[in-house]
Amino acid sequence: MEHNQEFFLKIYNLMDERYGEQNWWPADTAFEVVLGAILTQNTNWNNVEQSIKNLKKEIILTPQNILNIEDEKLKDLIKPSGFYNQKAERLKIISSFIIEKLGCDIKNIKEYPLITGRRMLLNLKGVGEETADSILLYAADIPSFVIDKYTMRMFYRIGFDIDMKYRKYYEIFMDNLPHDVKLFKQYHALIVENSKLFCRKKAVCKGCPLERTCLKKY
DNA sequence: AGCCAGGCCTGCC
DNA sequence: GGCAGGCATGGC
Repeated sequence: MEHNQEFFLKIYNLMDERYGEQNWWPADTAFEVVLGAILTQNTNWNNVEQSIKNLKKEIILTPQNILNIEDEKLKDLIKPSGFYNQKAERLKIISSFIIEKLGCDIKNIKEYPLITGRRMLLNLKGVGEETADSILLYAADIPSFVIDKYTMRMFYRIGFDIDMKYRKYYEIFMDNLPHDVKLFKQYHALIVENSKLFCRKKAVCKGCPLERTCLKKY
């Protein structure tokens, strides 16, 4: 299907006017964004909040403090967000990465070109494309567009091919939008907001700002 | 009561 | 390189 910058900005404006400023990502620090990005993998944000609250009650959220927690203790604290065995390991892996390669601050990943920083994150066990892009965008303020299941479902309904994968979506969004951090943050947040209301699997699109084009089943 | 949630890894092919 | 199966809790 035909797509250009005007197309993507039009959809952005429709949602932006309807839903307003979303102020993503909800977190006090950049490192808290990193933790949330791991914890929210295939998990409701509500559960993540519970885990973060548990962690905050126990420690100040720094990479070193995460590393210092006993494994079993860490698993226990993040239990509400599920998959706690693998997520505990992933939190430790990315924490030591931040300490060893980034001088304890995820924002220092800015010193690398986007492609390089992105690859460094992707090389970590437990960090896939969406998690990497979420961290780059929302923790480090680097314009790397975040794709997720909602994005693909919504734009499939608008007319994109069913077999398009993350990488293809990523390329299209990166190629057809100005690389602006604020725009990228708000765009992804708006997609999630709209999808929660209108584009769940079995939902009908009536009332969706994209109603006229969003007619397909997923 | 099942389905879903802001995915990713492994082990096959 | 693509895909099924596993990972686990909590909300509706």
